[in-house]
Amino acid sequence: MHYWLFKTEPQEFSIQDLASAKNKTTRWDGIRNYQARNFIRDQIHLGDEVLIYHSQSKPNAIVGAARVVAAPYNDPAQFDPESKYFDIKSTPDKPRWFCVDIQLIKIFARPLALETVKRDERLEGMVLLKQGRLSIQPVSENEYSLIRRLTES
DNA sequence: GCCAACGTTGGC
DNA sequence: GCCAACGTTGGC
Repeated sequence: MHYWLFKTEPQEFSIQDLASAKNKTTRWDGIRNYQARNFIRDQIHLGDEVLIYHSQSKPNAIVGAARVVAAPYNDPAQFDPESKYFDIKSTPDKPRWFCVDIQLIKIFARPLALETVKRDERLEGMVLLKQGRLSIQPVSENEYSLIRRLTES
């Protein structure tokens, strides 16, 4: 079992949107960064758990948890000329981009603000604080279990 | 809205 | 293969 953090701008897609989606499940597509792509393609597995993070938000915060419910597969948007995620250099034979499906586990009673993460020395190793722009990132088991405890009501 | 950080593109 | 120019992300 591995743990992850996925970023989203709530203006685009929020955890509330995930909560109201069919089966509380959504395709996490549109990832167009190679480092994030490699995590999806090579390391994310069915059943892994994911922290959902709201960026460009007030406050920026870890707002909930989800579970990977579909193993990595080709992101269909890369083949769709109508999509803003269309990639003309990607072919079904040699797909560039991958996605997974995730299902909401819960919206946290007490979201964990970025500011709070920064102040907690137990979380100082988080990738979130080191690679600000990475939208799919690994979370250690210790970090994950601590965050789950801190966000309980 | 600004800007630092960093990823991508393309000329050479 | 290098690197300058440019584009994007995301905190503030």
